[in-house]
Amino acid sequence: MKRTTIQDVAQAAGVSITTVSRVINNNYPVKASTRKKVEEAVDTLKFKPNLLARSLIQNSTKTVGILTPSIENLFFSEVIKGVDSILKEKGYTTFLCHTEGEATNEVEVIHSLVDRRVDGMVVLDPRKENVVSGYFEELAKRVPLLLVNGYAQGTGCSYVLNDGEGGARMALKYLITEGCKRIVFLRGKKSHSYDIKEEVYLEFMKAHGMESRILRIKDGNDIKTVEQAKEAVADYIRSGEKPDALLACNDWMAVGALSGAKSEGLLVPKDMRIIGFDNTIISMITEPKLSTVDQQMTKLGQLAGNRIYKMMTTKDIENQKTYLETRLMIRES
Amino acid sequence: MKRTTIQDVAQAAGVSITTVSRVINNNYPVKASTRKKVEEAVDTLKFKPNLLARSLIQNSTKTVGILTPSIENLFFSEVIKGVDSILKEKGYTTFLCHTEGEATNEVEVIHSLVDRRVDGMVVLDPRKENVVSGYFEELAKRVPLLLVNGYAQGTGCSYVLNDGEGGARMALKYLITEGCKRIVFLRGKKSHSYDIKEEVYLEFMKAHGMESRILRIKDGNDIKTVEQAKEAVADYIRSGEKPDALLACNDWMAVGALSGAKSEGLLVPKDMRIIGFDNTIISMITEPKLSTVDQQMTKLGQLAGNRIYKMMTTKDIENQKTYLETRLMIRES
DNA sequence: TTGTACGCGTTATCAC
DNA sequence: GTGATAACGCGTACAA
Repeated sequence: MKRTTIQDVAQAAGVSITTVSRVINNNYPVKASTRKKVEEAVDTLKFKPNLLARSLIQNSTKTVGILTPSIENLFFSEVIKGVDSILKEKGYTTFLCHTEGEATNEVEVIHSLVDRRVDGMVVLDPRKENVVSGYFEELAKRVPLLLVNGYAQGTGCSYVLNDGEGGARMALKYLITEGCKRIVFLRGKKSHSYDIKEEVYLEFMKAHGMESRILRIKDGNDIKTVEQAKEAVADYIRSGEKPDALLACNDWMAVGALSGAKSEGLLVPKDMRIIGFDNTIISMITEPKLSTVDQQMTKLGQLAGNRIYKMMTTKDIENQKTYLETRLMIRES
Repeated sequence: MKRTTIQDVAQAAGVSITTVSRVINNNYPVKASTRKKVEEAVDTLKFKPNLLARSLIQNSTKTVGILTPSIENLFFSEVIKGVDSILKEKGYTTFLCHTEGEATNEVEVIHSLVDRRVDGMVVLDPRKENVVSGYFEELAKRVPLLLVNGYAQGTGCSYVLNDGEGGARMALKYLITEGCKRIVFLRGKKSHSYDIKEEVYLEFMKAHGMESRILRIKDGNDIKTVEQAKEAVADYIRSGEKPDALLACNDWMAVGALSGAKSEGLLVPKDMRIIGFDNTIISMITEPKLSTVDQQMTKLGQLAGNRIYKMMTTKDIENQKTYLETRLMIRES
C-alpha cells in the first residue's frame, strides 16, 4: 500500500519536487505550461500531500482539539457546533474528545493532543481539580488554550463563560414576582456551574428572608440524571414538604423534577413552578413545556471559536475572560 | 516557544540520540546507568517526543477517526462511547468528527482525516450517496474502513449493522398478538434504516391482510423531529382516522407521536399503542414510558471497535458484514 | 522560472 | 551496548 509522494509526481511530470510543491501551494510563480503538466500528474497519480510531513516542517497542524466532559449533553453539542463552524471557516480541522467528566482522562487526552501538535485547544467545562492545581495555567504557556465555563477564580487562563450567576438571579427574581415563597434548588454533585448557582440561590433566599432548601443528586450530566432528579423531588414531596417552585441546574434535572412532581400529584405550574437551565431541545418536548434559562449555546461556541483563532494566529497571550449574558425563557412551567 | 527535542536530551545526558530513543521506546537493551542518566534528562527537560515525526517514519499515527452525522442524537453518542472504549484500551486515540448528515461534508472530513494519516476510520450511518457511488468501496482499498449501519447492498465494504429488519418484525408481531388492527408507520425522510423498516412494515401488513398507512416527517435526527412527529400524528387523528398502534423509526419520533396522540385525546396504551426504536434515555422519561426496540448501542460500538482494530492490525481485507440482533423492550406504551 | 540541497524530529539500519 | 547515518515526505533558502 505504498502511497504516492511528491517525488513520484515530480518524476511523472519531469520536473523537480520544488516545482511540484510550488504548484500545489501556489505560492511562487510557475510557468503556465509547467503548472499544467504538474497538475495532470497530480490528478492521474491521485497525489495527496502528507500533512504529517508538512506539519513537521511548518510547525503547525491546522488542527484544534475540543474537549468535552460528555457527548450526551445537548448543551455541549450545541456549543461544539458553534466552535466548529467558526474554525472550519478559518481552515482548521477540529477533533472532538470526551473525558467522561474525569480529571485524569482530561489530562490524558490533553497530552495526546499536545503530542500530536494541535495548534490549539478548547476545553468545555474543565475539571476544577485541573484548574486549581495550576495545570491549565502551566499548559496555557505552551499552547493556545481556551476554557469554556468552569471554575475561573484567579487563574491565568483565557475563558469564555456563561453568566450563570446572572441567569440564576434572573430566574429567582421572576419566581418571587410570581409570588413563590418556598423555592427549592436542585443540583448535581460536582460542577462549578452548580456551585455558582447554589451560591446565588443561598444569598438570594437569605436576602428575601426565605428558607433555603437544596436537593442534591449524583452526577448531573449522565443518563441517570432524569431518574435521579425524579426520585429526589418525589421523595422530598412525599416527606410532607410543599414547595411552590424549583430551580434546576440544567434541563435534564428539570425534566426529572417535573416528572417527580407529577407523580406526587402536584400540578405544574399551578401548584409548583419549575425553571431549568440551558434551553436545550428537551425543555420543549415536555408537557407542559419547561421554562428555562437560555445560555445561548451556539453563540457561546462561536465566541470561543473566534477567540481561540485569535490566540493561535496572534501572540495575544493576555488571558482575557469574556462573559456571555443569559436570558430567561418563560414557557409553561 | 522552542520545544525540546531528542537532540537536547541526548546532549544533556551526554549520549547519542539513538540511545535516548531506545530508552524512551524501551525496545533495545541499554545499560542501567545510561538509562538512568537519560531518564533524568527527559524529566528535567520535560521532553515529549513529537508524534508527527514518529508517525512519519513509522507510517502509523495510532489514531482512528470516527464520523457521525450528528452529535445530538443519543443513539450515536452511545455507539461512539462503545467504539472509543475498545480503541482506547488498545492504545489508540480517537477523533470524532460530525458531518451534519451532509454527503459532501462526509467526503470532506474523510479527506482531512486521510491526509492526516489516521490508521483507520469508522463511519456511523454513512450517507447513501457515498455508498452507492462507490466512494466508500474505493476508499476502503486505501485505508481500513468500517461502516456502521446504513445502506449495505452489494458494496465491497466492511459493515457492522443493527438488524433493524428483525426488530421491526418483532415489534409488529407483538402488536398483532396484542390485538392491534390499524397499525401506522412513522418515518423520517432519508435514511436507509427507515427504508428497511418501511419495507418490513409493508410486507408484514400485506401478509396479514391489513391496510398499511405511512406517515412521513422531514428529517428524523434533528431538533425539530419531535414537533414534526407530533403534528403529523395529531393531523392524522384529526382527519378522522382511528389508529390503534404506531411504530416509529426512532425514539424522538415516538415521543412526538405520544404527544400528538395525547393532544387529540387518545389514551396510550389503552386507545393506541406506540413502539419506538433505539432504546435511548428519552424513551424512559415520557409518561407513560415508551416501549421500544433496543438496538444495543454500546455493544454495537464495541463490536465496531474490535472489528476496526482487527482490520488495522491484520491484513484482513475481506469485507465482512456483521449483524447485531435487536430486542424488544416492552414498557408502558 | 526552475532546481539543488538542507532541515523538520524521529526511528531503523548497520557498523563498531 | 552504543553511536553514526540514512531514511520518512515535504517546504524553502539559495543558487543558477
